[in-house]
Amino acid sequence: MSEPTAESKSEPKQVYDPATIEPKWQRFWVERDVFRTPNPGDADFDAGKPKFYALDMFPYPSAAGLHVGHPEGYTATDIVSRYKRAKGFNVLHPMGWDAFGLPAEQYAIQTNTHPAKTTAANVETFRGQLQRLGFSYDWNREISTADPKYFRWTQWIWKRLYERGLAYESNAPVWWCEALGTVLANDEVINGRSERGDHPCERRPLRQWVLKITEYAERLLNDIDGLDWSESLKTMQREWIGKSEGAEVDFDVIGHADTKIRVFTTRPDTLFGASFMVLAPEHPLVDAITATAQRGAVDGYKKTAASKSELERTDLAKDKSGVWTGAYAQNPLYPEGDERGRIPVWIADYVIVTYGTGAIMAVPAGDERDFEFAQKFDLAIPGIFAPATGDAEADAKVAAGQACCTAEVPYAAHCHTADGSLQLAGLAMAEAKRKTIEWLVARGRGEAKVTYKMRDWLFSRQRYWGEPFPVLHTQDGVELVPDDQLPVELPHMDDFKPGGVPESPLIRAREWVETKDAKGRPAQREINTMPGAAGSSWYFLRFCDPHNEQQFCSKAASDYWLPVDLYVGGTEHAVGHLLYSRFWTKVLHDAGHVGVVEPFHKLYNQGMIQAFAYEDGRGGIVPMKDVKEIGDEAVHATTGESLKRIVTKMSKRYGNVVNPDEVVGEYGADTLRLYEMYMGPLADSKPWNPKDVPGLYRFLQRAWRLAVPEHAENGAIHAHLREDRDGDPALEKALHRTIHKVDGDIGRMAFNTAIAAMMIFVNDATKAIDKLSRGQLLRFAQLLQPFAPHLAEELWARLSGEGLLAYAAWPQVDPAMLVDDEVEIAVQVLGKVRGRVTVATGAAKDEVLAAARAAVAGHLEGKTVVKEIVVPGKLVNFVVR
RNA sequence: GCCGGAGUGGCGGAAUCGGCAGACGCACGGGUUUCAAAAACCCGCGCCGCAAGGCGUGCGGGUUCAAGUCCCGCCUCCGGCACCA
Repeated sequence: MSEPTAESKSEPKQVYDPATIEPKWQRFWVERDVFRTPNPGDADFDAGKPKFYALDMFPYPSAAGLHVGHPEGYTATDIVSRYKRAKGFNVLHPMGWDAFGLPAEQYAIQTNTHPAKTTAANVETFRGQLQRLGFSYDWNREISTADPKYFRWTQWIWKRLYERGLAYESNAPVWWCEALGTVLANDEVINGRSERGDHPCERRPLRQWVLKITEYAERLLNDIDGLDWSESLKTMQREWIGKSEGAEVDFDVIGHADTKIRVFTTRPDTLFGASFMVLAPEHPLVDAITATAQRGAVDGYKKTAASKSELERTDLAKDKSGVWTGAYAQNPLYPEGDERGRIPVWIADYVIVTYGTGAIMAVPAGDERDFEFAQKFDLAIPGIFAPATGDAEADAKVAAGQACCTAEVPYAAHCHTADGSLQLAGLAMAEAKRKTIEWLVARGRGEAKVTYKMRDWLFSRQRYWGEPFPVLHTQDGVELVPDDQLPVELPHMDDFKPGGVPESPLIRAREWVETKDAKGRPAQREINTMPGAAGSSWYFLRFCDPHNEQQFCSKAASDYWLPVDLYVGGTEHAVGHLLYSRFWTKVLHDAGHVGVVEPFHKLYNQGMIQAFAYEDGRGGIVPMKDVKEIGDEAVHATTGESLKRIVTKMSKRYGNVVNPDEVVGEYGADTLRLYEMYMGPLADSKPWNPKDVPGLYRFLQRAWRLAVPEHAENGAIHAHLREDRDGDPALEKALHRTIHKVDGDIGRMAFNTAIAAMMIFVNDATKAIDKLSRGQLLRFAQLLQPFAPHLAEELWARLSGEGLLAYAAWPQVDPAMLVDDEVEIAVQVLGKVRGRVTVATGAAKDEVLAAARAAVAGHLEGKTVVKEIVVPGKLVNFVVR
């Protein structure tokens, strides 16, 4: 680099220079604790203000540092936080670290660096990066889930779950990889092979901790209705919970006295059409009922099913498979000896052992899957419906059992029991279901039943870097570590390598594992650790009272701050994290520790920031280092082949990852914040376009020059801004309009259009710069503050605004300033704009029409006006003949 | 397959309740300034057409004085779920 020239040396101060402004204010905000938020009970707490809790999904502090996706949501909540502060709210806007997790442990295995050490270093990086973006977090409330002062309470909450019967041990299958000698998480296994190294993996049962989230299924489902979340997200949660209402029905197995098979069905009304039964291959009764002649086939099928991964078994368009057990079951609706009631029992892998009772009654006439199965294996398909849709051919097919019908149609006349105690013909579906269940209940053959797809939450991992369970195993069973001995900390270990057994590496920390219980008896510590979602299931509570050493969070603090008023994050947590957090909140509520039953009132999902990539003729993506961009065209740097631009995920492989630090280095944090908000609606996915970034920088420069002339000495502001005087009335109007627009846009999270409105104001003000007053510019700085806080605070200071802009009140809108004296009205003839007229606001209809007629006289000539439509203040439409 | 969401200039997007399609930004073109360049500023910029005018919000229909917006039928893309009885 050459020495700076004399010219560039004397340049500085007067040009907008984020590199000096931004660090200055960042230091100021941190050193003076500008964004510290007092809690109820603190000396400087103002109980007169309403509260607002704006929360980001806290990040996992990865070694890669922040990517441009993080600041998108963070900027949105920061804008709302700064806005709400200016509007007179007590704002809780915290940040912390989801610090337990696999990558740190992997890194530890590779480099022998303790996860605590790498995590601490990554946190430093993340905090620094976030502070360089000017977010108004209250850093006094910073928390880390891996901090013993934090996970002490994660353990404490877990104990409360245990005490309430919501935590239990179970033998659940885990992915075990022989070649790697370790247990893998679900997402590390692809098609039954390890992601790393592509080694075969198998499911092995292992003792695990499980949380009984299913006990809360109904409440988790019902309370979705009151949440201010997107419909699509609510739908995802509802479908995940997957409630089904129906009945369980008992079938006797013919020739096996005392053996009943219980099935679950949502269509008890189709019981007359049950022509076979299917058990999951793993169903416990399979062995007992299998006939000798079928034993070989059944065992073979079971073996094949067991070796298939869940993915293979539930594979899409795959053919149905199954084998007959040789047994028959008795349909309870038909008398013994009636051929229609004697149905074969099959096993097939399309029935899942963990759902319902793991057994179904197959009604091919009313269920597509059963129909397909019946056709493939040539099983009876008795018709049970008598549809009258008007399509005679289709109706006849359904009646004859040649087609499957899942819609609500009339039942066939023969759908009745021999003694007439149950008759379905003429009933609506709901009624038929009810009557059938009644009939079954009266005879002890079944009952109404509600089933959920959601399963209990597998709550342990065979890993080192997670929260230890506060649990001891003694000869008498499980014993909890007393509250006053929490936290149970991790032992120090130097070697995290998997030990070749399907257990956590903690098993090798002998001195830690072998301990004594409260009575001095030998005990072993639990070696499973908690999953990543443990700490994140309650962090929003800890933020309310982060330093409390007596409680996880005082009731007073959570009563004041909860629920979270605005929660912003990605859709990837649509079911996992959000469901777990709702579950823990409800449990803590039931235990009397938290007032609310739902933690997150309004939730907003930001879209993904994508990137451009270039595709060659064969549809392969060419890494950016091999792409040469010439104007609008792009070619392969070596072959010269012309390439097609596409939008895709940012990926290291494609070399199209944008590093926020580089953007900050070149244009400053305010430009980055503005650009990310200006790209498009927050909820949409949209591509990062480096060419667009300077546009936002230019906007900030223009805003800067409203105060500081381009060639000023020592950055002195315009002379006419040094004193107070009345601002230009036209600019005053424009300003009020802008405030009004920004107000509304922040309210609906439409930050892109709010910025557009401010751009319009800056353009207007630039054109009339000599008429701009100090008061007007101060108010504009307030408007800009949530979006570009550094520049706004600097402008405020240079214009000698009172106190700190961060504490200043939001500017007022005078409704009178939003109305004009005159409006321009479009004049249409037959719906096409043919002219325009300017009339006084609120002008009489006749007056408007007269002016409009005159404006389009040429188009009306020789025509008859048959209708006149006047939309006040907007348009006039003449319908002519 | 099922359930969501979306499709608007060369690009990102705007149009909040059925009322002037294309705000704002980028790119591009022209100009001012400059020895020159950058920066900055001004003007232009949906498509066809010299113009008058016509066409235009994925495609095809419909409702309406008026449709990007509402209704019916398709197509494409993105996200989620996926044999859940």
